[in-house]
Amino acid sequence: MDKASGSEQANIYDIARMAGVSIATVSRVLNNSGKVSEKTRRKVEEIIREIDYTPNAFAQGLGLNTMHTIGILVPTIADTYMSSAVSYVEGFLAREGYHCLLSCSGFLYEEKKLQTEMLLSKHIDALLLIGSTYAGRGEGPHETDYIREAAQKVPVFTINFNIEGENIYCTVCDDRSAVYDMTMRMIAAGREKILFMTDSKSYSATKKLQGYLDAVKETRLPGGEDRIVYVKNDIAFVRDFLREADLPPFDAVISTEDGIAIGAVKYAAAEGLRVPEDLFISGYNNYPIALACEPELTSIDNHMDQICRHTADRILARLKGTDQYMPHKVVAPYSIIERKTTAFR
Amino acid sequence: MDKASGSEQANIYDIARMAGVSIATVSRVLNNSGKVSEKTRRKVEEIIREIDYTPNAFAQGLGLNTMHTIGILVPTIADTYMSSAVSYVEGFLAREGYHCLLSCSGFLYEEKKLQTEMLLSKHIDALLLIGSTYAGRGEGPHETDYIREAAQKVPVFTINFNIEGENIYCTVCDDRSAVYDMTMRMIAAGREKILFMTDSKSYSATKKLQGYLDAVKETRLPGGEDRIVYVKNDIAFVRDFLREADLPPFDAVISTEDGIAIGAVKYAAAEGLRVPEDLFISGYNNYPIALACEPELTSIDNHMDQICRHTADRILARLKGTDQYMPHKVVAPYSIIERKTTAFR
DNA sequence: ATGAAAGCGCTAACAA
DNA sequence: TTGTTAGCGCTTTCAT
Repeated sequence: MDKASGSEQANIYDIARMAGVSIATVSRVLNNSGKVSEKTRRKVEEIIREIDYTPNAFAQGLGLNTMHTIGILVPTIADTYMSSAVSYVEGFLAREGYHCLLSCSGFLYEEKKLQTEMLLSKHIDALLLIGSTYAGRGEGPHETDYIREAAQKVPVFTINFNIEGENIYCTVCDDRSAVYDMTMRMIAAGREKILFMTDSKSYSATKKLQGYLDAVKETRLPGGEDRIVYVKNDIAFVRDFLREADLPPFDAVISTEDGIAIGAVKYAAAEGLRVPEDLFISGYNNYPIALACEPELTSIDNHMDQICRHTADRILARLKGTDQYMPHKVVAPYSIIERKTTAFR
Repeated sequence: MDKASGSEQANIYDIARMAGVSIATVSRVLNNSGKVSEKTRRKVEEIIREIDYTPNAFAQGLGLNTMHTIGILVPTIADTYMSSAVSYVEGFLAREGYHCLLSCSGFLYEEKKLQTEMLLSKHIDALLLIGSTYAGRGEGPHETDYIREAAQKVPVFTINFNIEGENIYCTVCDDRSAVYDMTMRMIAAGREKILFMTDSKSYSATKKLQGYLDAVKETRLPGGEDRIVYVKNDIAFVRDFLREADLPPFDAVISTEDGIAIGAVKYAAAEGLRVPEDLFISGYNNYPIALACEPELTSIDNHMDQICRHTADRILARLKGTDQYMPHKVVAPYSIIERKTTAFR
């Protein structure tokens, strides 16, 4: 029985033998490299098709020193933000022949570091980190040293946070300005007691808080410690929290997550408050749940498609060496999507 | 300058030389295989740590014929169902040292087939297909032949659909029974004019429809053609559709997606109908939006965690050869989660 | 245009 | 316990 039709996967030697040429020639037609006569090429291609030959990816990888894979690390993919980002990036990269090795690290330092190393050990061409959790807690550079170490082996790209380092390229959102704008619009619409709700002290959440603080300070409105509240990003939790917690009076809620904002909407419904008449509410990220909410939720859209298209372009440019100068950090635009939970002027 | 500290990645020969042993010994301590004296092992491990050596994954793959990667194909990861499934599966597999190569195919036949082949060409250890879109449209086996072909190279696993074939292992949900039960509960609660809404004719949607049909037929209730409606899975679309379409009167809506159900909730709000008094509504999948909805949505939960845990176990058993007998098809349990959009007895 | 042969970095069978 | 060596399947340089 011919090897080609046996259970073993055929290799380049089989093809060469069957076509009556050398493996070098087969390799040439496989990769469209070097000169091959039309006749020989056809002959080889026919055999390849006939026995449905596929080159061994590992051997190819060994020889070329790449398997055209990008490692993507997210805290969890079961989150609209991450899954939407991965969806876009994967699409753009696949189009150019790059595949994605996906890993979920959770939010713990040890695991983030470990998964980064696991990804690296698979000999990826580049590493993409999505989510500001990877920026650490602001306790110092040691928190992110493992990322800089990774950058010594492959180019590292980030979405939604910035970290300094050679061979690291970041795309961040202007979270501060987004929340600043949102706060200012609420103030312009007459709100004076604005609550800021968040579930995190991440790089991103910190910038959002800053936007809020800048706005209230600038307008000399109350917005101190007691109007900044930390909660779980859970609708029912937030609803109950707002009913039970001992908070100063408020006529607006700005939150760093749509889920938190919806909790506020539920709270309003439970308390018989009218939205937006009695209470303005805004979310962040403009997830599908913003539309499921009743009334529909005002939110901030970070244009994930653009961020990802841009990040993918940078990855590809870097890998193909077509990049001239690549800025370390790029800031993406945002939009405030006003719906029914606010009434701006 | 020593190669180990140069820019080139060190290899096993460098380690061997520096430790004064042979590459075989280094390989042994790397893989914990064969006998190595404690002293030698320590020496080698020290060098490895010192120069931060990582074995070349491609070479390792070539030798072992595996890189411990599982290919996962989904129509899109920007969908709660898929991202939640991938999240669970990835977690279970990573724990056992397997990584995930993720690909998004969309819903078109050509692309599904192409992406399957791309994944295969990366020499994955197993292929996992998630989503009943891969079951085809029931137009014949040719629609899924590419899956059976894939199964000739690697074991294929599926979630949420069944297809016959050697080396294919499926985990399906009992969608028919779930919808049958839901329908029966509505009927038991006095509803007699039930609308069935779906956005698909997939394997899964077809089974759901069957559950509805079985229930209305059994109870001799109206449930013919004119009460089966196809819509887009889009909240606003469904809301408007229900307001404008020429439908027979209905006092309940059963839908195959939470998004559709929420559209019905929005419709009720727009028409001034009380839910559940005037209209029962049920969704499917129990996504987070079911809780964002007002009133909170009754839905069917397919226990994705269990499905994925089980699928991951089967994949691992198959790859490690620890499987005795592996059933081709397994049916997963479901639960009806009653919330505020229905009032069962 | 084609072929011979030397890697790529690792595993594992076989010797010692 | 350790070392030698032959693959694994491909790419690519250098002859021809």
